[in-house]
Amino acid sequence: MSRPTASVDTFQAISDPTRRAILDRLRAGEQPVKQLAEPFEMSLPAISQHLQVLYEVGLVSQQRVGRQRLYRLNPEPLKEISDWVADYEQFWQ
Amino acid sequence: MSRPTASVDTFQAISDPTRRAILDRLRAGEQPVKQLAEPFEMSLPAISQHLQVLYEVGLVSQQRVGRQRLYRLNPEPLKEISDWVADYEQFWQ
DNA sequence: ATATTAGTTAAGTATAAACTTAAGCATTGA
DNA sequence: TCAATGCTTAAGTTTATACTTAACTAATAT
Repeated sequence: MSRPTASVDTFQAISDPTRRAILDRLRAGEQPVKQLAEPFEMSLPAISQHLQVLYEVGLVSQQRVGRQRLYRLNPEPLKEISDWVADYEQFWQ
Repeated sequence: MSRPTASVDTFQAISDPTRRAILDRLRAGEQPVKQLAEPFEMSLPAISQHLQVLYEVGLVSQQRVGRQRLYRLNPEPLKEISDWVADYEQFWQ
């Protein structure tokens, strides 16, 4: 028996609290990495890697502006989460 | 810098596709482990461990009936997911 | 009593995830 | 042109996760 090959999906992407916090911050509008990273007590590469994960599932897009890289929220993939959880809402109502 | 101590949360619990599938199955009503495990190509202990994770975050409850253990869906913790994702819905509308 | 069934617990393993520091690459500014 | 800034990429480490098989516990059936 083999485990499925690891590839990022949306559920996994949002399972990390730092990544959720990044998404939350991006709701204020697109921002460069340094600014996004500001409240987190971890290195910039760590944030960069989290952004990479979010990018891979399509939750963020980026745009180079000078030496900055502006990241922008791309919420569409969250529809999958929303749809999934919606099927359970009847159960707590 | 230290990482937060690992403790299961709802986002993490639903990040695993097998656990989501278990929850989906439980929507049909409470079921014993063997029956729940039936469609999955993995050992019973593996399923048992997934159920343990779901139990720890409160997504399932269990009841002994004879030598069976009936697991039941407990969807309330999914409210956290629903609430979180709801904050993003404005962005795709 | 003993065997069977239903499930958990224990112990071990492989892979993945989340970090770190160091090095590299553009872009801007002096 | 050289230094600084903004960020990524590379490489390595630690911890967590998802499994496995083997052993155990409890309840039922023979």
